[in-house]
Amino acid sequence: MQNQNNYLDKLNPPQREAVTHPEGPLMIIAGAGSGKTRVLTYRIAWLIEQGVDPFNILSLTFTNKAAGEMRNRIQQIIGADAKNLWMGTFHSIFAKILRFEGKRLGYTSDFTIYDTDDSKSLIRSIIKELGLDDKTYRPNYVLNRISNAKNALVSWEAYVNNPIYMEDDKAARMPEIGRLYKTYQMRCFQANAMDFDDLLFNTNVLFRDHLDILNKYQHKFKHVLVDEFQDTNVSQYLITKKLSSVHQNICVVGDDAQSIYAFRGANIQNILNFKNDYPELHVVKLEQNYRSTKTIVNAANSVIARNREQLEKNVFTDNEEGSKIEVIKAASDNEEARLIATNIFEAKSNEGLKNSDFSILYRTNAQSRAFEEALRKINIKYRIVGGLSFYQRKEIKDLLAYLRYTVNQNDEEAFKRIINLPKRGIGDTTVAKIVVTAAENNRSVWEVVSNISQYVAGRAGQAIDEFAILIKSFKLMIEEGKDAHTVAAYIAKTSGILRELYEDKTVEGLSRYENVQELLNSVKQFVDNPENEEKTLSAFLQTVTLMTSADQEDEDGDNERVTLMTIHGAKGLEFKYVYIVGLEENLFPSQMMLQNRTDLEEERRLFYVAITRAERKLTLSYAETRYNYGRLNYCEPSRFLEEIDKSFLQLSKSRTVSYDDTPVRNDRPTSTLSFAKKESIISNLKPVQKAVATPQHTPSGDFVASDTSKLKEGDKVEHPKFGFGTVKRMDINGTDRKATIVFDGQGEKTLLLSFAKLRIL
DNA sequence: TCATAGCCTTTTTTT
DNA sequence: AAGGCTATGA
Repeated sequence: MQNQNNYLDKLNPPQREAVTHPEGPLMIIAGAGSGKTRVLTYRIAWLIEQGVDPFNILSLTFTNKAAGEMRNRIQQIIGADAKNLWMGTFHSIFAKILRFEGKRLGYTSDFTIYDTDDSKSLIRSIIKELGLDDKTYRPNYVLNRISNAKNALVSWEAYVNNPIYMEDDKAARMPEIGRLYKTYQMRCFQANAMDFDDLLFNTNVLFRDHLDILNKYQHKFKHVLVDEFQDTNVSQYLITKKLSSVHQNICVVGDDAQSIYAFRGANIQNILNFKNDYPELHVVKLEQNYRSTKTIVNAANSVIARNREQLEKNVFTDNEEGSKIEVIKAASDNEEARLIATNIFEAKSNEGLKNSDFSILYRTNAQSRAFEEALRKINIKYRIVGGLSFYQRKEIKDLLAYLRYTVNQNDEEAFKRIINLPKRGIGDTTVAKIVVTAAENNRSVWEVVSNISQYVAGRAGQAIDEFAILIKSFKLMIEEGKDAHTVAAYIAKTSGILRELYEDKTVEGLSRYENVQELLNSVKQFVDNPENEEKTLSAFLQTVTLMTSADQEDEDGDNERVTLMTIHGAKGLEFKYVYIVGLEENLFPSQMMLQNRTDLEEERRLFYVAITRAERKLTLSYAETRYNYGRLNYCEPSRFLEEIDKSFLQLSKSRTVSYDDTPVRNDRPTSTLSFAKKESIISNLKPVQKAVATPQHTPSGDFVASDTSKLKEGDKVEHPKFGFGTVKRMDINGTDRKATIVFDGQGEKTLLLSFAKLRIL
């Protein structure tokens, strides 16, 4: 026991001040690399040492993995008690509370959590059912609008009664969004399902309308700690505020300069205005960076200095100067990948570094492909964090839908997914009939399905009856108290999913089969894990849906890999060498941001986050041409390269020249373009704003894009598929330019110019 | 009525 | 590159 406070010696004065702040509201402004996680960990350990019961501490983190790691570290200091801490993401903690208390709101404890795909699919069907045009009402947009409303705690009732929202929607020519919101909400409720936003929204409702419950948790949580506070939204903020209002022990940790989730409703004002809500607030600033070289810290500061809204702080470091930031200019996206792969290879052998010392960070998941190929070619092992995750694969979602439906027969999205899978001759028409029958008889869909003989006769009835029997047999297993793995394995086998995949002998089919086995394995692990108290299917499904991309464990435990991920995914991590790639206008900063926002502050913060991941060496790169949705675009270097203080940069000398990744094949007529000629084509490329296509024949004979902005009536063109033709008419429709072209022998076609592969003759 | 092939559109980041 | 939608065939 006499050693217990040793860890405090490792801290600098502000860190120690934060760790040992006794009571009352505390805000820790933690600059990048300032030891934030350490402070948070030690603070919790310190509180426990002061006699606070772990049961009474609520600590909200950004990913479940971060929570797990923190719990481990605390465990090393204070021992096994650490497992009693309430620690997790907002979504997982409050999902847990809603499972206990959801009855008050009319949900059972088995409620389903809809992921984004489920939500989108439901919105899509509602749009159709209400007879609206899904080109006007784009599901993504509608969902976003609803999500923003929920995150701001605006219920559908409040939404439709608010003239401002109504006017906005009318102005946007989507007056029915309120109705969509209402219908969506009712349907989720009927399905006994909550989407991600509902988990927070409903927690707020629970605490607002059921004071006894609020009271219970307010007294339970004597200390509330919130990590990554800059990324909380209004809904999350209010929850923490309410929970801590009795004891007033709220500790928030964050960095306004790293707020990068506004698109998801994160409200930077939470951190900027925190003081207003807590006049007694104690503020500690952690400004010394222990992670990066002076060059990196100063370059990052030079980027963020352009932002207006921020809390005053001065991030500095005592570390060495370090090498300059290398800037690589590549001719194409593939070349960018090759240059960086080579760069990593050389750094590894020259500096004696490991794969895990490197990370490649990009703005969009789609950019990973080129790097995967380039790394594979030179045998460097890598891992990809995020992207199309395991749990988003079709075969996995299919089996999960079976599991979900077995747990909750009101789950509409799961029902739609599995009713005809594997194919059992139940088509849309039959499903529609069931839904109508249910509505007419005032029954739930499941009641109709499970007693189908009373409603539908004949062959269709037969198929549905078999389906119902199947589901009933699954339900029976759950009622008998079988564990999640036993049930899941039985379902995989009996439903026919496994058999169908097994019979598919293609490479794809094989990997799908393995994926399903993999899922069953993870159910097994879940059941075997002594830390999980509940081993039911329902408990398993919950952890799966709320799993964050950072949570997925590295397969085969081989951690000697280069990490590839989006900048968002890199939050909280650090690497000796970091490559920030794709620094092109419209990509980073993203086109969407350029269109929708008047300022680029969030993109700039994202750049800041990326830069500050690097410990020793930072490399920036951009490509002059890039394939996007299968079309070649010419790119302009990102304004971020202009904005960063030039004195920290150094243009890479090692520029190789190659036009395209596709090697020129010798068995074809070789290109007449000399290397010098290619070089001059590349350097004379003009940047264009949008994807504009004009084909030329490349050495490999493919059509590539170039400029159709000058296309006019009467022009002769060539299309890879329709052949030769003449432009009959040009139309401009909003931002789209269309050309009506009469093709020789193919008749008239209207093509959208931003997509067409056209060559002007 | 259902299944399939091919056409058309999409366009960031994530709990 | 992928998923939704439509037209076509069984």
